[in-house]
Amino acid sequence: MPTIKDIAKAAGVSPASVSRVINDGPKVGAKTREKIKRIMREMQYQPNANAQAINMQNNASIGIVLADLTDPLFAKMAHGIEKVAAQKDLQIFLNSGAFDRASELDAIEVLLEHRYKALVVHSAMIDDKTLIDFARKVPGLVLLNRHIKEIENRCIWLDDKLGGALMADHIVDKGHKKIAVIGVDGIQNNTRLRIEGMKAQLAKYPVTYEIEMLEQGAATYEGGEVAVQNLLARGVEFSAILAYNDAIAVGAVSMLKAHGMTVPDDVSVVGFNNLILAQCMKPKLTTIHNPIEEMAMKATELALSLSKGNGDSEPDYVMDEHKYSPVLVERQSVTRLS
Amino acid sequence: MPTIKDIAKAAGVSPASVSRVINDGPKVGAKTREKIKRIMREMQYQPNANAQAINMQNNASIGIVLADLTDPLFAKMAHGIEKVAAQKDLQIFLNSGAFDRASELDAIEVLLEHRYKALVVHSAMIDDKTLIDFARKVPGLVLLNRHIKEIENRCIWLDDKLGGALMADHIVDKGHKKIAVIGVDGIQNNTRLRIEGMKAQLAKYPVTYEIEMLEQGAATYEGGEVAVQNLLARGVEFSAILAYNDAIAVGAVSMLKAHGMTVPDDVSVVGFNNLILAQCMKPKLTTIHNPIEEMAMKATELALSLSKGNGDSEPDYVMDEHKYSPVLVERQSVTRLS
DNA sequence: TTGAAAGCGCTACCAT
DNA sequence: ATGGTAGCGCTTTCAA
Repeated sequence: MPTIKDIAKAAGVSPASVSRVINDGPKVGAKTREKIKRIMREMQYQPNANAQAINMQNNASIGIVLADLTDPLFAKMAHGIEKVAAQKDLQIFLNSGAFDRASELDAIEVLLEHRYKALVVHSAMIDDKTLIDFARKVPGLVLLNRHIKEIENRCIWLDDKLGGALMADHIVDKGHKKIAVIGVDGIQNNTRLRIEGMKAQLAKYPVTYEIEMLEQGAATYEGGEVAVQNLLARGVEFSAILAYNDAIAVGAVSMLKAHGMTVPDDVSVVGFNNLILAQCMKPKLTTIHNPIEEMAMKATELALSLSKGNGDSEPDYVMDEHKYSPVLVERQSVTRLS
Repeated sequence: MPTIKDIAKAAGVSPASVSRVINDGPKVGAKTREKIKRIMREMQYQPNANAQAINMQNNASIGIVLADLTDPLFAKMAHGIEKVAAQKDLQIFLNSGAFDRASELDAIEVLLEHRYKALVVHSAMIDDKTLIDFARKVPGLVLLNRHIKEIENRCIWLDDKLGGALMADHIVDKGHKKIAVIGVDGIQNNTRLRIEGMKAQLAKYPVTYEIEMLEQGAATYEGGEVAVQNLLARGVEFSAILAYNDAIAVGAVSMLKAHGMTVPDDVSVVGFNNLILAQCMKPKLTTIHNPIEEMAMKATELALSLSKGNGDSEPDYVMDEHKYSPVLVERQSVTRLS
């Protein structure tokens, strides 16, 4: 693998000139430039990005940490990030963290060791404090899909309370009074926030509502099945289910059918995220749209612009640009109760 | 950001000793080692991976190129690669190529410039010749989900002909004679291979079958809808649809319903890949299981072991370990014709 | 066990 | 417009 010196020698010029050509720098004569270019091509020269990085004291690409790639929601994040990277002609380096704390930490560390300056991290398992430390240390680090009060100017997150309120409002509008919620636990407590939002919203109505909370581990199709199974086993009464995400909702629908109940006639179901799955379902799923792709794009832009600064002064910010709002998408899985 | 020199100075030792500690090398006294470690911690030392890489002449992590992250099938690849990386305690760097030739090429180049030695690339848009050149130049490069004859010992692929045969066999077993195929075009021609497989299989039966091929761009839910729309508009007769993937199959089912036909009573549908989607569907989708995750794991191991060698001699290989077989998964979307 | 010093491939400053 | 060269942060002989 030829180095800059080899090229220089072969072209009869100095390494400095070759470097200039590589970086499209000025101060190189036209013929010299052409000659060097030709030789580089002939010798299949490939710059060593590591050597470049060590000199430039930084790494221009964008570093990304994603908690899990197999979740389509997260895949959407990756896509959003890619979009702005492509448009700015930057590369992204993605390090995924298999959904456990240690590997998420590892992923961040490795990116830092490679001196990536702009970092978009979607962490599901790392605690607030650790992330705050990271954020303070690394000016170009932005947290995606997470809200930490102390560094909220470095976060891009979804308004989960509003999401909960939206769900509650819709279901109450339709005349439901007995509501079951399928959530998931996790460090982020999205579920708790959504339930807060629901309760706050419900409190505005004159009637009393029963919210039956069912914690449940997996945010998956199977998780939805199990949750409904449990609800039924416990003899809980409900006419509507508010699910943590679309996959759970679909699993719930399936298990309800298995028990001879149809959706929405016997039970109404609302999902969350509005993934493609929600549209494919029968019945089409009423759900809450999650603008995660926009959020990812915003986070990337933020990380990029923050990484340019020196990190001395935290930038001003308007919360509205950091907190994104979910939107209700009404389809066919909720019925009106007479 | 402290360097190795800063640590050395603070600890009153030479940079060499610090380096030894960093790399868990021998020849360092116990107390010296402890002291250096303490200082590193105190000063929050973080090794510069770029500097390390430039010395070691290589990059230990695994480089990955994926054509598209938003397709769940590809997300599964990423997951498989991750699994073996984690188990070997290696990092992965993923560069995704937005499904166009230029950015796929770019992704590979960048990884090479960073001197990654083990490369798993899933390219959908780059031509054979270019990939062959890459493979010859980079000993640790492995092609995932692609078969190029000239370098098949460097490829991990699915037996598409067998996939087609499986589909055909099943549908014929069930008494169908008029078959519509929804494919997608692309550089890889999976579709063509599958159709070859179908025809070869069909030829073994005494009856004549009609295969109606419908090319179609998008391998998505919407693509499936459009394809069925077109089939119907063209007045094609069919009792079964063989789809390129599960998403298309689901879209097809939806559009059939929209035209008042039910699956499987009026039309049978077979998908491909066996993603979670196939199980969530009503009716549950009969499909072809694609062992992509195993394939990804295998590809990663191969890349890793190849990158260890000097590249002088192409390793022996047994084709069976490179060509993976799809498997029919019978569910509820195919009916028996009387 | 430790340290001095020569690179790794490249950039950028200072001369020419 | 060009070349010489001193680093960038680290690893790795080779001596001590």
